[in-house]
Amino acid sequence: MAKEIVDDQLAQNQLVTNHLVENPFAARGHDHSSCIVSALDGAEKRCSRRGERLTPLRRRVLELVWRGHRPVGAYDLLALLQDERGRVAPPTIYRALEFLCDQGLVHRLDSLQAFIGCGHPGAHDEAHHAAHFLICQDCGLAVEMRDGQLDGAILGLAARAGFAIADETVEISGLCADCQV
Amino acid sequence: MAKEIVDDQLAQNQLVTNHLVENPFAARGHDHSSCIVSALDGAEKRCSRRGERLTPLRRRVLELVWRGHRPVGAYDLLALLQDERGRVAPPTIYRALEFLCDQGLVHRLDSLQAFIGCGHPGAHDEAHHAAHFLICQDCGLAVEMRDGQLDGAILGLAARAGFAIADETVEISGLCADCQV
DNA sequence: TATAGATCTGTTATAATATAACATAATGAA
DNA sequence: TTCATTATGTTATATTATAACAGATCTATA
Ligand SMILES: [Zn+2]
Ligand SMILES: [Zn+2]
Ligand SMILES: [Zn+2]
Ligand SMILES: [Zn+2]
Repeated sequence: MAKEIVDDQLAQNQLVTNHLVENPFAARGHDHSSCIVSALDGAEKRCSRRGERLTPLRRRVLELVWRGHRPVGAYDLLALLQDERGRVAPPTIYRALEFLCDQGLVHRLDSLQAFIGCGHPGAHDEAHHAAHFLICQDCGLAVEMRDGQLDGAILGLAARAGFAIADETVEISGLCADCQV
Repeated sequence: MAKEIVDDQLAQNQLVTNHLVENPFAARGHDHSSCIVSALDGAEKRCSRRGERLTPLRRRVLELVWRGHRPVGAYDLLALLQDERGRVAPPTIYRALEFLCDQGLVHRLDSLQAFIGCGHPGAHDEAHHAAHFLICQDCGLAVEMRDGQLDGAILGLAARAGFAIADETVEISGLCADCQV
């Protein structure tokens, strides 16, 4: 990836889904700027409530992550940041991403080695709502799911194995409804 | 990682679990050599049935992957192969791993960027049994689960979203029963 | 407000994982 | 055997991520 994907991200904002909707694949053409605003707004509140500092750099990286509902690579973000600030080194972006992930504002998609804004921070604070994704291999959209049956199945099998869950990576890739022949 | 983990792998074979057992975390102290034998044996059969060539290199890489029930990094495998063959370059190991993954004999754990032998090749040929793992962050054992409820939950949520599944990454990390205080 | 400790950011270098591209060798079918 | 295909060797490089340390900024409290 690199420049093409960055450019692609530029174009996606208005064709994309709303994170407030249960199935974003079904909600194209939404006003994505409201997604960004509410994500940044929520992030401010969440950080201040937790006594953490959403510095201008971190805020800007979060904003860049939220340019669309597609996962973004760390080096794509780096390129975007370099466009506005000149030389920026990898640790700058990785530290910001680490902070944002720690705060539950961003998730890393291990299957793509890429990052995406959390569709519902705060939900992860509750009993057991880990981040579970559907990822379209054609249009690239990634949707964070909340599914009680899935949560229950995972809790159940862990319980039967006596296993204490710390982290969950659940990433289902395939074709979204719109991208199937 | 690197040398330490390679050495660690050397020691693990006799403390490890049997992939024929439903919950391998509960079956330590098994005779791991039988795991290796049956994995290689099954691989030969599977490849010949599919008209694929399990060459000496591929077979040896599979054997190295099966040294234990812990995920192994590509560069750890490379080091092991170099010990026996002198200079070996990364593409050698990556090509063998790609073949083994394509044949369903090995899985890549995205959350660890590491590889592990498939506990039940053939099961993935059936209707819908993707590879789902429990991974202990303390002892490092990774266990491939088969859970109908989990399969069902994933199929159900995909169906409701009209999503056509191509790949599943399901890796649950935490502490196995033996490693909890 | 001054100052010290803590946290954040900048900077350089490098580690760890993975692939592209092309040359040579082994295999298998005709 | 001969040719086409597949597998392996080899060199170089891409991609993702972190270590280590210096300098700047913020915060608390004297
Ligand atoms: Zn989330
Ligand atoms: Zn799609
Ligand atoms: Zn498997
Ligand atoms: Zn354990």
